[in-house]
Amino acid sequence: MQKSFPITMKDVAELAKVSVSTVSHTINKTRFVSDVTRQRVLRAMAELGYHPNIIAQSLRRKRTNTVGLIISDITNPFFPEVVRGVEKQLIRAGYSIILANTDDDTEKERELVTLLYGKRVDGLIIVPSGRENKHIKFLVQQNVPVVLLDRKVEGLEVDTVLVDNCGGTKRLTEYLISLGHKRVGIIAGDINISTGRERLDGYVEALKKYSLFNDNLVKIGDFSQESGYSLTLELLSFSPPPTVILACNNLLGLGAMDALREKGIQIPQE
Amino acid sequence: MQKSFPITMKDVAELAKVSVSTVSHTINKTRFVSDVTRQRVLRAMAELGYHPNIIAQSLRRKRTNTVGLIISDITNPFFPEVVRGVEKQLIRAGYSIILANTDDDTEKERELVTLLYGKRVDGLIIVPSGRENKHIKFLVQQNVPVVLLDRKVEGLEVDTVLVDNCGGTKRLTEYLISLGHKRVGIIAGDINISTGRERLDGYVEALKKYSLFNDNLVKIGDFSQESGYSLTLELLSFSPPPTVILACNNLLGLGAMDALREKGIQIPQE
DNA sequence: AACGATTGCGTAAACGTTTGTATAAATTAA
DNA sequence: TTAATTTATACAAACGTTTACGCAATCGTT
Repeated sequence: MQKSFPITMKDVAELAKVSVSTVSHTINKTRFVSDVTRQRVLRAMAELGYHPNIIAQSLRRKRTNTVGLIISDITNPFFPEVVRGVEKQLIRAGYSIILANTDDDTEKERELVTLLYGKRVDGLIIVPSGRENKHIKFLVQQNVPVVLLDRKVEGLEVDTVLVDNCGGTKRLTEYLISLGHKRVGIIAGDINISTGRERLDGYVEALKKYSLFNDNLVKIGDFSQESGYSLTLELLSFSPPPTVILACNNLLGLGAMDALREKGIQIPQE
Repeated sequence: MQKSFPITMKDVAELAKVSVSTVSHTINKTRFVSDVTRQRVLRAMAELGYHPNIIAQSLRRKRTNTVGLIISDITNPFFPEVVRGVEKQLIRAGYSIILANTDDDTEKERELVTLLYGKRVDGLIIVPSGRENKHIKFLVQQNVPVVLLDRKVEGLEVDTVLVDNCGGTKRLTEYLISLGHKRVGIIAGDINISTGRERLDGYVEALKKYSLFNDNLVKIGDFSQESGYSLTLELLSFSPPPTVILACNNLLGLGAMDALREKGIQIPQE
């Protein structure tokens, strides 16, 4: 017989003729409860259809079992995998995820961070959108565990998970050179973002090493598909055009492919 | 001067020499507060770096400004768009989103639903994973607003947002026939899911209309890429093979493309 | 039979807000 | 001058849990 609206421990306690503390303790196995009362409590819970109010729990326990996941845009094909991976691990550990997108807008990021701090998430995973870090420092100072993903923010002593942008791009570029390419073009992303800077740096380093560096083959934009498209057209209009184009992330890559397809150029370029 | 750990309204009240209720009222503009005290309160808040505890708010206000979004798998290219769209609207309205994936596992879905009910989300958006609906009925009965996405669950009187699976697939199939295709193959998804069923129905309807229906050209699996791959191989091994293959969702389509590429067949098929 | 130890549970205070009720001070009306 | 009204704030209860403390009943010991 479901009572009107959410059933509380009080309701259960009354039906089972025990105190609320006993209900709490039998649920959480946090102190001994005799068999008979435990049965009474369990029966009452079942009968009423009791579901604990996790908000109240969170307030009292001072933990929400929730973490924030702030990315730049779930629509960017790189992120679903990330989100899924994070979710898999966290759900196993009993956490829920509050997901939010910043579109690489630092202001949005700041707002989201304070919102999620207000919601007292137990931790925050962020793909930082810029070099700004006051809001992140604040979190650290409030003892909120923070993990930075994919990009690095300088002057910040927090865990950061990132791919080896610089080394990776450098090795890739050297590989392209070793294939015989003399004119390697690059379409780089936003160089205010560490990922963007480091990848570009890796590229430059490799080319300078073989004295193949050419300013005209470097195009800088942001990490969008449109950017990839237009920068690729620019590169192609240069003469002689590059023999290979390096796209600094997957969206840029897609944009580049659009442009190349339009020009009737075969795709097997990286 | 930041006090030890989270600053509460009490701290602000003490510094401003007013009561907590006054602090609350000045923050929420929920009753008149004289200019001078308001200034005092605001200054105290700023000085202490006060951030409201949204958990406590939620408990008291009985709303969390959070909605649950339960999808089957963010990694399925269909969903990022959906998630983004939902997020955009909801964040504008002041809500956060708790995201969770079910992998189309009804048991996981049930668990997530009760978890999120416990977290007292203000609403739940679900891409239902099966025909099971007891847990969803429960939500409705508890007055939790529920929206079903993309798929329908029978015997349920809740808002459902879905594409016109049946009509759409039927029209598409007719179009293919009009192009001259006589042997139209289909790789369908899980027909326990309304999307899957309805699309298959649309296909069957169209072919029967032109008396082109052929049992051997219908392959049923689930909505995964592997499924698309293997079913396509099966279709191709039939003789004569279909002249066109209809993939019932994007993952199946990708799998099909894998198979076709492997067989050296040109792609422009839908 | 009296006493300490143990067993099983209830009472009440917290967590940080919001909000109904109450109350001083200041103002107006008489 | 006093009563009635308004203005600005404080007090305290509630939201649904968890948990420190305490107390009665039972038990075993002498």
